[in-house]
Amino acid sequence: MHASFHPQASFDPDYNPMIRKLESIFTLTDDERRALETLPMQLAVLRDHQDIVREGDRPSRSCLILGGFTATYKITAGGKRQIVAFGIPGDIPDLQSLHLKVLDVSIGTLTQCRLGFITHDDLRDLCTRFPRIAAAFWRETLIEGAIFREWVINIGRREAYSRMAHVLCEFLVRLRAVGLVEGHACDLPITQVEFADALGITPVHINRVFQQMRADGLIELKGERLNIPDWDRLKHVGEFDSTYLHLEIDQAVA
Amino acid sequence: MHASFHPQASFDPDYNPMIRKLESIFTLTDDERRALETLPMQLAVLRDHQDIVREGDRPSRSCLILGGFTATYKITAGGKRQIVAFGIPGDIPDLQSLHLKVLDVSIGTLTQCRLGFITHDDLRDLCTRFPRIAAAFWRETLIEGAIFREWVINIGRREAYSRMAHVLCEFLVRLRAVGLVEGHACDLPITQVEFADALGITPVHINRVFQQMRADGLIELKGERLNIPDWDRLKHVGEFDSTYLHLEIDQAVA
DNA sequence: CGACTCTTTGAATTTTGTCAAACTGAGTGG
DNA sequence: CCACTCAGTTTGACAAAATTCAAAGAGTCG
Repeated sequence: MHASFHPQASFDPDYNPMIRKLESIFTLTDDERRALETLPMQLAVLRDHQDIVREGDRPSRSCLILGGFTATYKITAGGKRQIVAFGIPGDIPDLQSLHLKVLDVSIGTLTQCRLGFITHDDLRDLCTRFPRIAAAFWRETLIEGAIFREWVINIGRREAYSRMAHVLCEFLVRLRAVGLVEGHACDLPITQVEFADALGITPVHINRVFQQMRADGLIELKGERLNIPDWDRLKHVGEFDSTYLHLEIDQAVA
Repeated sequence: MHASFHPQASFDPDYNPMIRKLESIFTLTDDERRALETLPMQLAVLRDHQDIVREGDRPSRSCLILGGFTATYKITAGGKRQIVAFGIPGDIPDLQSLHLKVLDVSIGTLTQCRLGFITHDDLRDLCTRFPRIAAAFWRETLIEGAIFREWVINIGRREAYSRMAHVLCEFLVRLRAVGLVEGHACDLPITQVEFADALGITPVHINRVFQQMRADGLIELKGERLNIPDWDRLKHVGEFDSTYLHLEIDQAVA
């Protein structure tokens, strides 16, 4: 079972995408499940474009994204912003701070977000008691690393057009894994300026690329709604191969 | 064999940079030390420019770099190569394969390398018995991730000149942490073509950048020997701040 | 209707890429 | 010891991709 449309998932306050994600990797024991369900979590809702944590912070907790999208970014000395990762529901974008005291990036919301803050003490305790969960968390950060590598390749070696195609493919596949894609369409609440900051290009150029992709029938983008009429062609243009996302379930469309 | 201010370190067959690295983070207990010292490790020496593992492999062991330098890379569909990381002594460039079955990158030697292969079974056993070592390994992979993020920023948002300055700074600081820098000089057994593949630029352009940097007195580069006459200026040009490397010891020169 | 953010457009400029050839220095073998 | 090779570096002229600057349009919200 994969990737179906679960609108309720986004609204049910008890729905925990972290548990769902772990279950997709291995079957939880009753003890593990109970520990996860009772894991103390401080809920918060943030407006769009708010910082969650900032470079230089020494956080004592990490945040699980329950709903909404985040961006992990850094501002260069020259004042330019580079987004290095997008966070989607189920992600813990600052899990790294569990082992690295000082945060080397900032994380902010792109849309309104429902977040669950979990203290490092509780996370450490969980990892000590349940090594399989610890391994799964470690694995998550390794996949995050694989995505960073792919971004280096994307930005370093592909021109703007296929670079954009590649992130769109990645975004769609990741969203599908958490059930946020309907058919070949999904919400895309990311502005052209934000894409520019993520792809290392100029907003002006992003716009030109989008124009071209629309003209080529590669994407249908209106407002915050994205539709992919020809997935195989988009994959081909973006040279996209989902292996690096290390999804357990082989998605028919990935 | 070059590349070392501590010749004994490179030649002593018992010298293990992994133990040294762990000791720089916390004091090992006798049990931990013994386990590390007796960790079965298959030694190998590889010529320069040999693949150690390839994309798509499903390795059952990881390799510790005892001496020499490696490059982690991927070839795009268009046949271009992007290097996403340099491996230096003390690194385990494919530690990720402990938790991610299929390798999503290739790793090859840049120079002749002395490698120590450790089976995943032995590593898993070590991690289970010594949670602090497991945490330290996890931490290493998180720092690796931080370096990837920095590369995204470097390639995405800096022009060739400061981009090069930045990698040189990073390389020097990392080398210094393992005792491979003398004063402000180190071996730099990386060709211009390889730098091009790492920085996402053309070899021709790398050359122009080097020319300019030499003319500006920013670097002294002759053969495989690099000297930095003015560290502060190089750092400034590369907008380099070593925080993301998460070194425990604050290096005077970092 | 402003006020606002986000998108779109055009023209001139800069950075970087491409291609092709020459140069350099360290081996190698006659 | 001198060609010869070979990998790596350097150069120049030209082309392409992307940036910059500046301004105009579109959509939404109070």
